[in-house]
Amino acid sequence: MLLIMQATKDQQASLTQIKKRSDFLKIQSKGRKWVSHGLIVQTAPNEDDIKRIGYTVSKRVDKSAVKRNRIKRRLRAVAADVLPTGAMNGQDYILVGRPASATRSYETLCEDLRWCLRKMGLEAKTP
RNA sequence: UCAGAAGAUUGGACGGCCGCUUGCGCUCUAUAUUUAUAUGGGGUGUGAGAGGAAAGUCCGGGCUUCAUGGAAAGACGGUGCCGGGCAACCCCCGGGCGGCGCGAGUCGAUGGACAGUGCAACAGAAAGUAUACCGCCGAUGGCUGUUUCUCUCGAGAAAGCAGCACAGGUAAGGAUGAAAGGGUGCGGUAAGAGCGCACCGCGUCUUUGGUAACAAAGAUGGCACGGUAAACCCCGCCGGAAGCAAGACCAAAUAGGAACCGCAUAUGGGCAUUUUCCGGCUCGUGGUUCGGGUUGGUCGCUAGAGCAGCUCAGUAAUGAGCCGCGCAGAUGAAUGGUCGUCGCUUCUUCGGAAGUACAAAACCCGGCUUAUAGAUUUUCUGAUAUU
RNA sequence: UGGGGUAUAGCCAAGCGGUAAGGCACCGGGUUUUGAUCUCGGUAUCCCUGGUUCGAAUCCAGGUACCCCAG
Repeated sequence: MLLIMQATKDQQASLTQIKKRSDFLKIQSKGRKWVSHGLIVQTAPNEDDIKRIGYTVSKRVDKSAVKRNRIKRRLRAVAADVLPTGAMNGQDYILVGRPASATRSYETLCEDLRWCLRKMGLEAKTP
């Protein structure tokens, strides 16, 4: 158990964040999208052999800044648990929040993300 | 006990696992060299890490830039009872006046309507220098008739009565309306009327109390002076504009341009907005076409009109003094994710179940406004019961 | 983050203190054998809550929703 945690932490270092608005727009227009109850995943391949990740929670999801921040933090926790071991390298991932992201239980939210990745054929085989 | 009024405080607690930002210490590593420091990247230990409204962005300041200092007037915008507080304020405290409430209290953009202009639909006789109309009266004058008297029997004169509504008097009444040019009562009159009187209201003057707003008392006038300024406006006071994505620095890259035309060439032009005056700075300027650039980092960035306690002054807002504290600084944006136990509230079939507010810093302060589950607490008012 | 704007019937909208115009759509009646056309009528919490005023869609204050601009 402890070894797995250690590996996870090393993998998380390879996750870099998408920060520029132009990158978000490029991925949204050229990439692929899969929708689940808890969240939406948008992906596009990149040149380097790393995983990049971004989060989008717009004002349309919820008016309250408190609830939007909570959704964003939950997505960040889910991504930190699932993506390092469960997704392929060389891809950009954007997680888009939905109203249900705040109320859905943590386990089902993780399952939603894995289901989206599996449907798009980007699931990495866990060793 | 019930029903209220005005404040004040607080805004769940503990633990396991996994994380984030940042200050400091230790340590590893890369680069630069003045071989011990600087900068960058990691590891580890330890400390700190959302609010009463952080919100709305409605006011007032600090700070920064606009090269730029002062004075006057105008425009535009804001503000408006009096006194005090504050760095300042559309803020706060106390008081006056008016509305509401049995009361504790509460609400009020609360200067000026003899500086001027405007507005009041519909209804109503009339909506503002009141009186045209209906109505009432017709005392007085006029006309007509009648009675009495005189008489030259034609008529005349005087007084009384009746009528007409011609001159005129009047504003009590006239269904309205938010508002009708003082109100109620008595007298008075031809009918009436502040025409007279009493009380109330209003204006003016004086005195007293109060720093003042204003209040009270007395005298006097005889009603003259209606409403609306969150209509224009007048008067007093205040205000240059834009905002930390302000702005400063570093690195990289690019450019320090070209052509044509017009004006001006220093007694001139420009320097934010309307004009003028004084002072200061700067030197070519305007248009069209072609060409080039529009990234990253650091600082600004948190010690400030700061917070807590005590004493003194003050009705209070607040001020003064003493003592203590060190308290977020992110930038696709940290301050958490998840699991468990316990509080609190409601429901309960007594096993439990559901809920646990509003709302998250973004340069920083002082206010205002709006949202807010619940909990604790102080003072006061009214009603009922008991003593 | 800062700056600015709009809200009137299902839709497009006029109105600037005194009865909420108009068009399209919808509903009902008439005309027609029936339908279209035509014709008559109906349909409004003036975004919400207070205030000023005799009276507010309009003036003032606070709030809500939506939209635009700078970068």
